[in-house]
Amino acid sequence: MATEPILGARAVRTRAAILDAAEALFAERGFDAARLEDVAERVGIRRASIVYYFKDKRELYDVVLESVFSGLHDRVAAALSGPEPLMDRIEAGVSAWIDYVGTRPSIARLILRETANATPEHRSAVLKHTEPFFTLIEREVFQREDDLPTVEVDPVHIASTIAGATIFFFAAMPSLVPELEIEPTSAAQIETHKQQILWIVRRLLETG
Amino acid sequence: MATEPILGARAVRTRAAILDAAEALFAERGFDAARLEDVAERVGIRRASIVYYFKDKRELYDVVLESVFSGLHDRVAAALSGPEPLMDRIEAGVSAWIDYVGTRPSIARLILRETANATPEHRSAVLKHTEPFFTLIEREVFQREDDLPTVEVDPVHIASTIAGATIFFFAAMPSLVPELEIEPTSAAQIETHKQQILWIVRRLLETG
DNA sequence: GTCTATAGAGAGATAGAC
DNA sequence: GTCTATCTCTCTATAGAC
Repeated sequence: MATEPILGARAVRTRAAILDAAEALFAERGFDAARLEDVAERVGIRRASIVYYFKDKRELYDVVLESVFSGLHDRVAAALSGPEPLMDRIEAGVSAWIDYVGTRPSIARLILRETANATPEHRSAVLKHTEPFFTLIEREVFQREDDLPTVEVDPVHIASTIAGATIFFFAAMPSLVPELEIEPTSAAQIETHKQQILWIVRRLLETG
Repeated sequence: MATEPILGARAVRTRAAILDAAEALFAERGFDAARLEDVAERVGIRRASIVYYFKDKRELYDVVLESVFSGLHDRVAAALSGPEPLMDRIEAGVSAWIDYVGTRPSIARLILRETANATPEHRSAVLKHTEPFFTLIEREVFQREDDLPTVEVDPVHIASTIAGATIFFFAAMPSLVPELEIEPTSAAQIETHKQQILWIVRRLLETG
């Protein structure tokens, strides 16, 4: 941070283009299989030029993750932090989650890959980005006890189910069932998925 | 197949050990990051010896996938094919699915990685293993119309939700929420997950 | 069957010109 | 800022001894 170069208008655009291309390629192929050669090609520059902006491949990847997860966190946080009753805020949070994943196709895959890589040993990489969500939920859901419903089901299980179902639907189903022509970015399909998940959420959190 | 060597008892054991080690390593690190060096080390042989059993890395990987998916398919098929009423068979199928994924930790990760890799272009790798499931469901659920309930929700969505939630719970949650000490192979936790998912399935398929 | 030794390809990192 | 050229490392694949 301290010694980063000040970038001109063109450089800012190049940097953004590199991040876009890298996000797409890391999502499509994973960290190892994605080649900097291909990132450069999509941007229209040479591989060596990437290092002017990012020290190495790993740093590029980390910045991609950073941008993906921070955009997500901000939206979910906004939805959960309002003054509304708990159930409304939860539904808004789930909606925000689904909208975000549905609109930005690479995210689902990146998360899929990141979670597949997470191990008890190298926990740092993913946890850095997922922990803020648990902090957020802890603060906005469990700490604001005033309207907390007495739910019997395990909240972690609920979160896991919602997260898993959404990611899987957008990342895996399109290629797993090509004949259904699932188009993750289609507004109609995002809406359908959202309604189904929200329905499940209501059922799961229903008291009595 | 035609020119495969006849293996002695020791060789059969070595081959099985290679497959086990490879399954674990491919699951933990993915195809590219998993090194044959490490596979060999776990087995207690040298890297070059692996080629006596498997032509190259890719073939080894394919055989691993083969064994993982075929074991799964057989169990789900057995559960779905009985003479019982549809809902019972569906519940049995879901149970079989969860038991299988819960008992064999590498599977969830392998599926996670495979689905992340699936693209409309290179569809072959995964579809080869997932298509039999759709055929199976088509035959055992939709073709046996006699007791088919009039469900309003999209069956693909249901399948996606169940699959995604299960895989995510077993593959991702343990490392994402280490403080919860989720132990995928714990019989009690498998059972808990199963009950939650079955509950969701019943709700989703409830008529009226 | 399993080994040692080596070849060969791929891809990231680095130096320095422009 | 972006390029060309090169270095180096890693890991797979192959050849052939035992």
